[in-house]
Amino acid sequence: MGLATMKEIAELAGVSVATVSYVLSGKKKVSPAKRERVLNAVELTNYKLNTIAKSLRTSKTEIIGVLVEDICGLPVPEIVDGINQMLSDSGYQVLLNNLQLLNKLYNQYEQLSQYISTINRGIQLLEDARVDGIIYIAMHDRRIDGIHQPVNIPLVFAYANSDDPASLSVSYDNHFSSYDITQHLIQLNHKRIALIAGHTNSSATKLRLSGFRAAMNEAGLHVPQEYIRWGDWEFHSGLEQTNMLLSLKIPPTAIVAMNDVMAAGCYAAAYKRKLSIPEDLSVVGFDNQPVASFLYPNLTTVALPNKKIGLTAAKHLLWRLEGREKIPANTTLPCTVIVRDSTAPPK
Amino acid sequence: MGLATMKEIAELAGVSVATVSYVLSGKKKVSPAKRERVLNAVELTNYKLNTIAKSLRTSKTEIIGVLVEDICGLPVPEIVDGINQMLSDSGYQVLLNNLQLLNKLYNQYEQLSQYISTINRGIQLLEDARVDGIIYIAMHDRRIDGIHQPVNIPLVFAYANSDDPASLSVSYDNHFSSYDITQHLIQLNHKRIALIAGHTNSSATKLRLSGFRAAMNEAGLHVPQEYIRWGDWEFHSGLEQTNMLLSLKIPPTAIVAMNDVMAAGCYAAAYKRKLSIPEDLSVVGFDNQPVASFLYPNLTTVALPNKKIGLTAAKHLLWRLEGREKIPANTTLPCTVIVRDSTAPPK
DNA sequence: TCAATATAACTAATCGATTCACTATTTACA
DNA sequence: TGTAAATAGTGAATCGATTAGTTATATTGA
Repeated sequence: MGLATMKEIAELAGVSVATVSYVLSGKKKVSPAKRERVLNAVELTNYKLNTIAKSLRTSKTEIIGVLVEDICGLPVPEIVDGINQMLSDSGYQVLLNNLQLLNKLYNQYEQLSQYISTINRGIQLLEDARVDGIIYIAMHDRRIDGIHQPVNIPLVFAYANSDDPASLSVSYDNHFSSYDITQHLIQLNHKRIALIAGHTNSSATKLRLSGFRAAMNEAGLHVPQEYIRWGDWEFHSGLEQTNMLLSLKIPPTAIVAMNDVMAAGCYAAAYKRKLSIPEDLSVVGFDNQPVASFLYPNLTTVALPNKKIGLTAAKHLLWRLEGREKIPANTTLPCTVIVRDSTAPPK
Repeated sequence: MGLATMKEIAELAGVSVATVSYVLSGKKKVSPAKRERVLNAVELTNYKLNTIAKSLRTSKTEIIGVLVEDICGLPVPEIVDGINQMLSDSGYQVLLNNLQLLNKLYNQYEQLSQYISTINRGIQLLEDARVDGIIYIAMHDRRIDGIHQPVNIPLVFAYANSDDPASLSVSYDNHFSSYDITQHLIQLNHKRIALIAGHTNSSATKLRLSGFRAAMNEAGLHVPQEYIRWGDWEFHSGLEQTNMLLSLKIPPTAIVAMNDVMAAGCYAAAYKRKLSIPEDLSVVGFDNQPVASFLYPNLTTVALPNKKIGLTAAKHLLWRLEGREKIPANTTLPCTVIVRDSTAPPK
């Protein structure tokens, strides 16, 4: 024996099902007397609206599908948090689909077609569940061409780059955050600033590189070719490339690492050579991962607006569902430089 | 104009809706001829079963609600990952509800009733969505008495302690993992081993303390009272308590920190005093957070079976849904000691 | 060959809401 | 006071599947 139904409430209150529905939805005026009786019956039986039946009738589920490349990717939980907050405030729920791509297709651009079809399968699954809208969270800002646009279900991309003006995407500003943190070092009077980059073909790498170059150019500072080192986002590349830099005839006085993990590698290299941070070497990172505040001295870095990306993506999706016309197609949110203890003027 | 319906497929294939349903579900035998015609029609119209209508009829949604205290809590994404993997393999989807408790009720045991009612609201929301089952993920192993058991919807607890034999819970073994990592130090021939504990009233703290004591007792090693330091799980308490320990007349040669973050604090304190890890001081942590492999030298720690907790919780829930009788009520999974470079024999 | 049985397919009730079209009642106004 | 307009309430169709109960057809064995 299941829960009470609207029919039972109607009988108990001595009204029609229609009236019960109108009381509960508030879509039509009902006299105070009958309204009272209905609400009493609801109270008495602990009645709960059957959302499934409602969905069937209205063909709206009030559920948003969230497709993530990997829930264990670092920025992802915060983005999901933002999405969840915005949506639940509007009465929507989140159906989560995790593709678990972290150890599978990570950075394997050659397997692009396999990657795209995995995503499309995920979208299909959410479509089958009849979600009202979909948010797709990429871990890195990738191209998303070739992704199947579901019919009648709006799709918003978080953390992905799309050139398609018809689709909505929300990301953050790689170029200017890199510009800003480089500026921070320049203002401290550093002249010899080196860079440890991420994967060559990542678009984050390209934009962070251009931001770095822009700041250096603007300050009239030369960047010797050997000051640009190529890493792979991982700890060991940070360590190795810092070793290279510190072995140069004229070593840099500051290093910009393109993420906090490689910056942790810088710390290890400096520690081995008995160099003090920031006295002998200033180091900055990117991403403001937890590790940044557990390194000693605490790492100066760039905080990404992850939660805000989630909030914004959800907001734009809700706007689209409401049929709003003017929605910015490609939103780029600013980042914040977090100054901690790993930077100081050069000796 | 929406998607095709079963009725349309039936007309197109020249059969009844019932036959279409039987072909698609495979619940009754259908002659090859008609089956073929149905499948062709499905192909042609790109028909997709309406799961909402199915749910209304069968009163099963094939959706599991996952209620999390905070998706941004460190072990949470991995647990969700495990749950999602197990469930999607069985054709279930995950409806996520994030309570965002991280900065609200964290460790405020005095606000217990508020905490419980927040959880109950979350459970209510999932009930309203007509989920087939619920998994509740606590961030720390808390008591869960007073949580509303939904009628007819099985509920499994991940990472929580329940004495109620009727409810299922899946957690990990705090006592023995602490015992094991203490043993690791003992085997390296350490005699003077100190402990930096977490919050006094946390049950994780109590169990990890008892495991530590058990190992020390068994080895006949005395633990002076000043070797047991009380922290609060955060970086600074690790730093401060290590300072206390290293200022003692007879300082320890090894420190067990009850989490990796406090262990990072130990590193900072050692670094300040120009002590080398592991030559001058061995340090171990708990939880195997990412920071453990970014500290230099890499931290020896205890890896929690987070993903497995998720997999197991989901498996037990599925068993319950299948009506299986024998399901272990309180499962405690073992942890693994990860030996890295922060431990060595004392000088 | 014919009744008995097995198989294939169909008809229609059902799940629990929403909402259009309609009736009954009240209110407004000339 | 009488008619038009506004308001409150109801009946019943509908959303798109599942499945019990029934009928039509094919198969079997005596």
